[in-house]
Amino acid sequence: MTFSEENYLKSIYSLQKEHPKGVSTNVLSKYLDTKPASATEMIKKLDEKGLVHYQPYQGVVLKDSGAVSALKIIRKHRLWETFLANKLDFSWDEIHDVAEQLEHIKSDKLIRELDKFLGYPKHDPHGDPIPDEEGNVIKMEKKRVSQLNPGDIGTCIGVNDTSSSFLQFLDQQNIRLGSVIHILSVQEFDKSMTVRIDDRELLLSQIATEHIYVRV
Amino acid sequence: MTFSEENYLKSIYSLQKEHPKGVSTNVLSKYLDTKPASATEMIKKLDEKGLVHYQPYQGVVLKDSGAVSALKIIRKHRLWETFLANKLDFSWDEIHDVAEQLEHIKSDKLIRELDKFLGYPKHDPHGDPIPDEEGNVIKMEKKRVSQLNPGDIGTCIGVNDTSSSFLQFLDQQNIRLGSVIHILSVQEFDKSMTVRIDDRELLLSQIATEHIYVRV
DNA sequence: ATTAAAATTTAGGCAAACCTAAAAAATATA
DNA sequence: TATATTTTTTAGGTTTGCCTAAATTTTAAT
Repeated sequence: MTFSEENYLKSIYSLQKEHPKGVSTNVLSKYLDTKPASATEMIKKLDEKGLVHYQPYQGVVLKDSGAVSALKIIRKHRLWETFLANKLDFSWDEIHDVAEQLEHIKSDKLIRELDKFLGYPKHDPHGDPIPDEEGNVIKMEKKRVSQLNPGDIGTCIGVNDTSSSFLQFLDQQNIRLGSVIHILSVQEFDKSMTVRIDDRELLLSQIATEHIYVRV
Repeated sequence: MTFSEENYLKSIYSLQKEHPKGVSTNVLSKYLDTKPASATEMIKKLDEKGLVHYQPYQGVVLKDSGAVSALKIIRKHRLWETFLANKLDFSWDEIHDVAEQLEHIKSDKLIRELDKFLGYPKHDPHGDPIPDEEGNVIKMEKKRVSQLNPGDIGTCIGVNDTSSSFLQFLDQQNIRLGSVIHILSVQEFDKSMTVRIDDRELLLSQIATEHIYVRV
C-alpha cells in the first residue's frame, strides 16, 4: 500500500464519524488539501482494491477490510506519538507532524517492539485510544469540560483541536494529560469557566472548554 | 530532497571508497538494484542541483554539499540502527531494512532528540561511526580478522557484509560487537582460521575472516 | 590499428499522484 | 417546475522515477 492510499484510508476513517452515510469528494479533498478530482481518482482505486464502497456522486464508505487497514495506520500513528512525547522531549504540539511520517514505516516487528517498549500504552498523548493489533479500539466515556458544572472534577484525557496554536496554549498553561481540573464557576454571558488546575486558578474561554476532554 | 535522491547520494558516498575517481553508472545501478539508464538520469539531476560532479562516461563524484547531505542521511540511518538494536529487541540482521526506511524521516529535532535519548553514541551496532550534526566522522583504525596472525587478539568492531545470511551466522555464533577474538591458528591451504571467542573455539572460513573487522 | 565487447547515454514509454478546465449530475432557489 | 448553483466526474497534462531498446562511446582483444 502506498503512502497516499494510507493517507486517504486514514482520512476517510476519521471523517466517517461526522459523515456516517458517506464521505464526499469535496470534504475528503479539503481535509487532505488536494483537489476533488484527485480524490475521485484515488477513491476509485481503493474501490477496485475492495477497501471502500464507492458510488459515483454518493461519497465513499470504508469496507471492513478498509477499516482494518485504517486502524493499523492509526495504531502506528498513536504509538509513535506516544514515543515522541514520553521518550523524547517533544511537546504536545510537535508530535503530530513527525508521527504523520513515521506512521508509514512498514515493519510489523517494529510496531510490536515499540508497543512493548512503551509498556503497551492504551492511549496516546492526546488521550485518544490506541487500537490493538487486530484493530479493536477501547472507547472511553469522555466529556468536554464545557459539559461540567461548578463543583465537578475531571481528569484531562485529551483534546479535540490539534492545531499547534491550541496545543501551545495548553503547554503554556501547563494543562497536560492527567491534569485534574476543578470547575469553580461558569460565566453566564459567555460560558467561560474559572477552573483550578494544580493549585492555579485560570479562566478558560468557551472555545477552550469545548476542546478539552475529561474523564469524570 | 526526495527519497530517491537521498538513496542515490548515500550510495555514491558508500561506493566512493572503492571507486575514488568516480562511481560508474553500472556500479551505482547494480548497488541500487535499478538500471544504468535510471542512474544516468538521476546523476544528471543531482549534478544540476550542484550536489555531484558528473562528466558523461566518466562516472560521478560527490561535491562537498553532496557529501554533507549524504552524511546527514548516514547519521540518521546509524542512529536508528542503534535505537532498534539497543532499545528495541532487534537483532543485527533485522535492523538494516527498517533503518533504511526510518532514515528518510524529515525532522531535525527528531534526530537531535534521538541522539540524546541514545546517550550520544559514537558507533552503530555494526561498529560504523555515527557522523555528528556537521557531518564529521571519527575514523577508527580497523583490521580484518584475515589480516591477523596466530597469537593476535582483536575486538570486534564491525562487519563488511550486511547480507542477512551473514548477520544471522554471526548471531548464531554469538559473535557481536565487543566480542574478543583470539587467533589460534591459520590453515595454510584454505586460509581458514581457528579462533577463540568467549571460551568457545570455532573455525572461520576465509570469507568470514575477511568480513569481520576488529580493533587490535 | 582494427574490430569486438562492454559500458553509457539517448529516446520513447509507463504508473502514481497530482493538477486544470470542461462536462455532467445533483441540489437549491425562484 | 424550470433555472441557477454547487458538487462531482471526465479528459487531458505534468512531474518523478522507473523501464526497454537503440545509438553512441569507451575499453579490450586480436
